[in-house]
Amino acid sequence: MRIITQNLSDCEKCGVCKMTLLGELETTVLDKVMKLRSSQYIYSPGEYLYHAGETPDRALTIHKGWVILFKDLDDGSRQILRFALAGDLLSYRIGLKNTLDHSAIAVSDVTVCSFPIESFRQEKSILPDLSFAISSISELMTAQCYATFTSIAKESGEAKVAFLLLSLFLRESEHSLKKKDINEGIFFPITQEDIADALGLTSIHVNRIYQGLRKQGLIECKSKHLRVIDQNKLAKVAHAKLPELKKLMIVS
Amino acid sequence: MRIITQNLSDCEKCGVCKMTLLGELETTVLDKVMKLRSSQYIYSPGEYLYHAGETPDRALTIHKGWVILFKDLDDGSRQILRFALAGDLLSYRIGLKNTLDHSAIAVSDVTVCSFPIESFRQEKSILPDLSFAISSISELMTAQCYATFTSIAKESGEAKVAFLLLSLFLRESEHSLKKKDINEGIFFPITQEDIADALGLTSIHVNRIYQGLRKQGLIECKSKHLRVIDQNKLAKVAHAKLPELKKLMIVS
DNA sequence: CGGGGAGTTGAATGCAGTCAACAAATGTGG
DNA sequence: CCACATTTGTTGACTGCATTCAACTCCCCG
Repeated sequence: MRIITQNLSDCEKCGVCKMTLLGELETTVLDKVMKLRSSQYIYSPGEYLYHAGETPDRALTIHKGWVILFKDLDDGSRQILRFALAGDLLSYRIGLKNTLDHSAIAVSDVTVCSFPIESFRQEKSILPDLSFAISSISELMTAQCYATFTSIAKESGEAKVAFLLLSLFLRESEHSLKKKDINEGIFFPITQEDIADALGLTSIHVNRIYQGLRKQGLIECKSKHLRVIDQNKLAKVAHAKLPELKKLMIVS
Repeated sequence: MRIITQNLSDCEKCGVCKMTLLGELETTVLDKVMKLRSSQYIYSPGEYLYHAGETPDRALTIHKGWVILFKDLDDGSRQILRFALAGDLLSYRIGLKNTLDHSAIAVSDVTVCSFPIESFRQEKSILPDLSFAISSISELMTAQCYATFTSIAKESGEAKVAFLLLSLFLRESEHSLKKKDINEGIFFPITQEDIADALGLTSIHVNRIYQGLRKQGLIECKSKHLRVIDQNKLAKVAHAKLPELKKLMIVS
């Protein structure tokens, strides 16, 4: 892990935050929030951003890369709660229970922006707007969480995998500015075992489902690379409606 | 459905809100919030509190009774997202997407307190505190949601059912003031099919799991009544730790 | 007393897990 | 730059949990 406190990449030009989580803040408020950023951190694959049980004193937004949020279970396995992508907000913990109940690990090279939580509370002028924004982010997280668990509870393995792959594809491709690039596929540093740990399947079964999806001509996947050939067909396999899924997964 | 706008039950004496969701607000703020309550609604079993697609203009807190939040799925079945009990906050929707993505139906006689959302925004003096409180409620909801879907994803049918029954038992028994009453069991207006719809099982299989739990001497259930005979043993079957589960399910 | 929802039982089917072995890809140190 | 170790992906055979379908009972409520 490497910390950068000087020559931070320029918030105005970055646009990652604007495109995603804090997008609904007014520009004036957003500027003030951005000025609260204290530093950036850089992580390599396998490094932890934080561990379960810690008390966070800073909020993190992902500038670049993929992060897995997960819980270790008693039987030695892990449950993946969420794949966090560029723009996502992590470890903010406003409420009572200010110890984290899960851990976060980088699965690619990751850069995050750090904001001291205390500065949020002190900067009174932005507090109402910011807390509203965070409320609505929390709402979106809850809605995504319910959608995920509906898929996990009710669907077949194939539908679950299709749902997750399509969700990740839509979220990641939002950051590819050129539309034609999306047809070439996205950066996808997630193993079949990660997918299994997220959906409660075995990696062996995920593998067989991947093969099925490939044979149907729905996806292509080389190493750390995913291409969705037909979004609509994949949505059908996932028993989801593409427009609704986009609305849920993409903030803009 | 019946609306009451006069002679509302006394907030000061009620304590339901204090025990649960809005408990962390300072007393002065809580008083102001309570004064914003415009009316109470009374529902009978089977009546809808709201339908998916509606745009809510009021937040609801449950004063008494059980409510099921669910989504209708394309295949005609439904996914239950949450069982809402006394003290829970419903349909608040602060953020962008102000149409509701799920429906709510009463499964017992239900009384709810209604707060015009607009009044939350106008009452500037309480706004930051309130939206922070709502954020932390959302955080708790998300944490509960993750715990639920971990159970659904990773556990056997028996563990899932045990986890859900114990969670509901803990939450409901929080409102029974006398401890000895809890040993007699709780009011439990939930059918086996409801449990099945919440966990993604068939009601037939839930029935067989119930029988197993009864034979092990863990639970007793007559009509609309549930008694948990040994919380610790049931927690073990659920692969959960009782203290942690209590922390997650009970705010106080 | 009769109807309908909720709960119960049995038998047959099938999806996903388990175990074991192997192949391919990736990364590391000499 | 090659050799080796480790991780990731792939295949096959067997097992078992949960579903499906159908019939039936019980209980509550009007």
